[in-house]
Amino acid sequence: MNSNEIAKLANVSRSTVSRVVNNYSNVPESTRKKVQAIIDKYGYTPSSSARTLAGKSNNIIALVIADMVEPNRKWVGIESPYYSRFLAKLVKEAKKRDYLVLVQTISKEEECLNLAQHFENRLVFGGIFIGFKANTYTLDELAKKNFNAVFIDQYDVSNKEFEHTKIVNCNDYEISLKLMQYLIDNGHKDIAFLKGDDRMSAHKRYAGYLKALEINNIKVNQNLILEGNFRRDKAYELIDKLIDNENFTAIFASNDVLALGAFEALKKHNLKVPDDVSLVGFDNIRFLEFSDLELTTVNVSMQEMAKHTIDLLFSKDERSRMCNLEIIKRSTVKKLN
Amino acid sequence: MNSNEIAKLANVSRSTVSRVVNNYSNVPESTRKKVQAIIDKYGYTPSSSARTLAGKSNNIIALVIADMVEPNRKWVGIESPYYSRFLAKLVKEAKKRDYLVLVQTISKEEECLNLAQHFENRLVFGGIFIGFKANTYTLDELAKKNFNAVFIDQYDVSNKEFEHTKIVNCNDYEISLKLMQYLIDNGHKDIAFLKGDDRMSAHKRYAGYLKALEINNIKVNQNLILEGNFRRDKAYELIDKLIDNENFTAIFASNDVLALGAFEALKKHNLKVPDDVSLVGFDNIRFLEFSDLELTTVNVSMQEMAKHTIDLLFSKDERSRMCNLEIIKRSTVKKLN
DNA sequence: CTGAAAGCGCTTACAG
DNA sequence: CTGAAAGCGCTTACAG
Repeated sequence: MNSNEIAKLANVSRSTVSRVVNNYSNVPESTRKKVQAIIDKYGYTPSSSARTLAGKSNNIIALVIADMVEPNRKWVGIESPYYSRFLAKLVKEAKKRDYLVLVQTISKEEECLNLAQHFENRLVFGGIFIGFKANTYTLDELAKKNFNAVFIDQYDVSNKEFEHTKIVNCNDYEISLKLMQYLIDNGHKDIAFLKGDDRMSAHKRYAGYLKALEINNIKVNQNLILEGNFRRDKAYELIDKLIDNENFTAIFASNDVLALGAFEALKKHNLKVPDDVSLVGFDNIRFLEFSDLELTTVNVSMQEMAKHTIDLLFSKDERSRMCNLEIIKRSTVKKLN
Repeated sequence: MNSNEIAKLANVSRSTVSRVVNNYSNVPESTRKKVQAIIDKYGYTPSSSARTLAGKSNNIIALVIADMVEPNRKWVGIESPYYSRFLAKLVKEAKKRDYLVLVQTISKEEECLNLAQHFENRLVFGGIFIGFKANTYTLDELAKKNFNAVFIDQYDVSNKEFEHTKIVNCNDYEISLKLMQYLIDNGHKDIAFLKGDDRMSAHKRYAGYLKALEINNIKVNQNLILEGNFRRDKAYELIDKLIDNENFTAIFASNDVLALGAFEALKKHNLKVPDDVSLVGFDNIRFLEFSDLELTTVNVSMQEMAKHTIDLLFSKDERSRMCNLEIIKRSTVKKLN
């Protein structure tokens, strides 16, 4: 069943069928109804390749996830509980608009270059980029090309170089500051920090940590700042060592996976959370429920993030959205006297 | 850059360009080289919508995941650690063949019907279906239509009704039998069974349980057979009750999430695994590493499953593939004297 | 081995 | 408000 057949059955031209399908305004209600009835009756859906060829886009959105090979780094790419949850919500939001979601992973920087053709050919209506490190050259090149694309946690809104790209960010800096203040208000001063990697949100979390110390006149102890790199085994190892060499009453982990690694190390030394050491994380990953840890952490609503992303992708004039993070207080922070 | 421009630059017709792009045999090496050089130089990629309209398919594969709303059932659809891992491997395998993967979730049975258009319009080259319950009517209808589709854990190869559909299954029955035999060989007789839901693999796991009892002349105790429905909270509740009412030395959980729920219930009653109760699961989900449980379970290689699936999708004559499951012995089974 | 031409199923100025 | 016609960029019988 194609537009020609529908046209004949409805006694109109293909042009009119097209106008009805595309909801153009210049077709009278009576005609619209007549044509729509036939369309519904025969279950006609226009061929997307024909539409695409004739100037529209496929009803497809691409989600592009960084999946660089990193030695010993697990929980990366689609398998990361973080991105798979985002994908799930994205598919739901896209469905509401009758769009499909295509998933692509990028394991080498050069692969970003192949993506351009899909925009140029209008295979996809738009793209969403997530998980890339700061200053990924090929991605930056793509971002400058002005395709319809949303970049998550990648560029600062104030960055002039990318002022035409669409941006979704979270208030990582502010919430990190707030979480630190919460620890400090509970009497903690010697707070170890497990750093993330070279992603914008990780940098912002670290900046929040430093700022909080500054505001509260706490001297930075470089020995308490650890390069966890979002790796659980690394966090385990670093905290294991730290216990022998430094005094600290709390650990601020840049994400929950790090927090879980730290927790293991504390366990090994028979240190209780929060009785001996307080612990906070970031992300509120869902499988915290499988661990023994009632972790105080920061929640990102993936639902909200997905909605912002899709809204932005379909918007003509909006340029950026901000997701609100939220501290989830559970039971891993102890008040010191 | 389109085929016309390439044709002019290479001094051939568009037909020839097309033949080169599609690797047709009837073009002499010299011509091929000349044309390919121009293609490479200008970075030409044919428009997929044009190709599709002219009779080919888009280089897109759809992964269709059941995501039915089930009260209190978490870890479902894309968010399930099982499916997201499969998706990750699938994307990798598809990439090797220069195909893209589209993800769609089905939350109502009727939605299956909308899928047909994407096959008919050749928006997708093929589809992969996973996670559906047995006897999903709309899915069965789709399966009978002979689109290029692979069904995972959905139809029995011997089922005449679906003899033209492509099928990927696992040897759940055999491995369940083997896992039971392992428990029995370790002296266990009173083995509680946490059932899954109405999916084929769940049925096969249960059948293996029953068969093992029969072979070993162990009388079935209906009180030990529990409707866990793949839900962690349910498993917790059922085992919690069972402890008060029945004697058992081992629990066979139809999947790891159930096993984790059972583990919680045992903990509550101060029962140690495996000292007091042995426990086995199924799936080898990756976040077992975040729990305290060194669970003996069954591993499905998602890599292998993805490879079988893609191979089958591209095959003209093969009809089915079988994935080999493997028991991972860790430390949750105790030998009884 | 190769090109001219028809056709895939839409959309969209254009003319009325 | 509506239709005839051109055009999107390919593929593929067909003819040579």
